[in-house]
Amino acid sequence: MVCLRIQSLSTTTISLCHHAPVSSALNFLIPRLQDLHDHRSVSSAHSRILRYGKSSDTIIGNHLLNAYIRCHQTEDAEKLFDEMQNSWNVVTWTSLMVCFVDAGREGRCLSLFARMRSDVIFLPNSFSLSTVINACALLADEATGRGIHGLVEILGFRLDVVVSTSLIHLYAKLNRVEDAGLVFDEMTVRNVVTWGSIISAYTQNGKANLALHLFGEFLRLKSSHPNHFMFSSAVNASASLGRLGIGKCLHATVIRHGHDGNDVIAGAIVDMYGKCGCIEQSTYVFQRIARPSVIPYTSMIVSAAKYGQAQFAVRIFNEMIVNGVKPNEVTFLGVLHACSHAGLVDKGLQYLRTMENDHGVSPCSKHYICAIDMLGRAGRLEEAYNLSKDFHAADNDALLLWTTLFSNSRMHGRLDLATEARSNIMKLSIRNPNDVAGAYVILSNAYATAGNCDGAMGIRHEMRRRRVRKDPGCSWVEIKNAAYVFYPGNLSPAGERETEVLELMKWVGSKMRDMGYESGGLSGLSNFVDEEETREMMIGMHSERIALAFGLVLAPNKGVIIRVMKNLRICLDCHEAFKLISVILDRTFVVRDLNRFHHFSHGICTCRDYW
DNA sequence: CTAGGGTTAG
Repeated sequence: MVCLRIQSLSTTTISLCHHAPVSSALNFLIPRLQDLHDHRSVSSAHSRILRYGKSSDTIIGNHLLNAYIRCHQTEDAEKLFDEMQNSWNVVTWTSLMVCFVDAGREGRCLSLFARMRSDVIFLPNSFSLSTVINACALLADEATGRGIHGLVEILGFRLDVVVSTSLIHLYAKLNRVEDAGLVFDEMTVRNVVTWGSIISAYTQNGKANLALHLFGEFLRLKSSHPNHFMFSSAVNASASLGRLGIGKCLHATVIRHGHDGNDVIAGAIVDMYGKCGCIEQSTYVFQRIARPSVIPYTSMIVSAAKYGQAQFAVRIFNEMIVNGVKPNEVTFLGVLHACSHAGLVDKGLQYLRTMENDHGVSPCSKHYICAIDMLGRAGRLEEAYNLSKDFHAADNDALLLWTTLFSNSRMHGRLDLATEARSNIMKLSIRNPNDVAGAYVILSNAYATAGNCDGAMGIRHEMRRRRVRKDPGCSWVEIKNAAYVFYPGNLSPAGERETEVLELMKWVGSKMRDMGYESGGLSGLSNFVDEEETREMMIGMHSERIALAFGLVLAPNKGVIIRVMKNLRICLDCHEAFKLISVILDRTFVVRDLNRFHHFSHGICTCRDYW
């Protein structure tokens, strides 16, 4: 590497500028610099520039700097940057900031920006601002990010589309989706990237409904066509809502716009069909991806797992290994879930034990908890407890671990182990007041099903005292491209069809009783949320049942598969009821709960009652 | 000469 001596060269360069042959050689060199993509040719261009004595020229130096950055030569870039001290401008600084972000050293990007503000007092331009905002987003550094936002306002860059779009992205990554929305609302000029950013911001922060609403608004503007980024986010939104109608419509639009060859979109569509309960469609799209990356493979494995198709999941996993695609930690969670849902306990344990040596993915607490749940549900509780000693679970993970062990011990009548787990949960919930809602609900359910009303009331009182809130249980059903959300014991979303729905429920209820079904006889309280809700649940008004009944009223045609989505797990009682209803009415329906799919037909469910 | 969106789990 040639060493630069800028100071000694700078006085002689002026005379060289008027030297015709040298000048034309440089005119030839500058556009070339932009095309250089390998280290060797950049170095040789660098030495030629030195020979011409042009190294103190800011623009040429910046070209050279960016040529090094393009080749990921961070060290050379840093060295050149230092040597350019006398010819720095804001572009030089911004270029090195970008270099650090590309190299995954976002912290150094931030310190460089701070130095630029304090040492050399260059005013940042829109490029420096969007770069540093991007660094904050990657680091999820809220304090610095908000400071930069202030600077954007002070320096008058609020109207810059790229800067404001970066801010939307920043707030999305900070899970401050309201702030992202505020930035979006205040923008006067928006482009496709802006719309794509706000749509993914809402999708990634649990506001998929809003995301889809904005996608529709963008389409109505007809200012430009949605691109593959937007489609990926929109498909993702329909997936998380389980809105098959919208998802299908998006799939068709993706094909019409010629984006079906994009692997990221295809991966999102595989996931969407999987989450909407259409494993066949999911497989169809997956098999048409030429060279699937780890993400579509993982989506396919997870879809199969949720559908209880463990053999299929394992086949896809083997296929991906044969094709040289490296699985990641999510892939293994999918494989373990597949084994767990199908009761393939030993196969699952084998994956847990070999994943590190054979595939270089070390198991984390999520994998252990999944395996422990697998053992526990199969009744192998001693092994489950032993496995729990093999890793160190902290905070939230520890709570999840003991909650899993508690419900499994209780399910298999092991009160001794349940008591131990329970006391651990109580200890942990005192130390970690956040995220204890799930544990409280499980404890309360345990008391309620055991008929211990005082115990259940005590837990509920404790929840109120500590202001622990739990998302209300609800179910929704999509009929003719409209979604209807139902809460327990409330038929009003059915509107004018309310009476018909109630009549159907009563009629089906009497038929079920003729077949020997007793409402609440199994576990009518398992989805307990609050007192009011519990009362309604006791008379068999779980939200999934209302949603199903409403779906049956609105879509009486036997060929229509009713798809019910639920934000909690389906309870045993409803599971039994749905099997009977599929016989009584000779219908097929699919329930997506928190964990997996249940496909009811002819009195049986695809989960074979093991979930 | 320098800048901004997307997909898998929980």
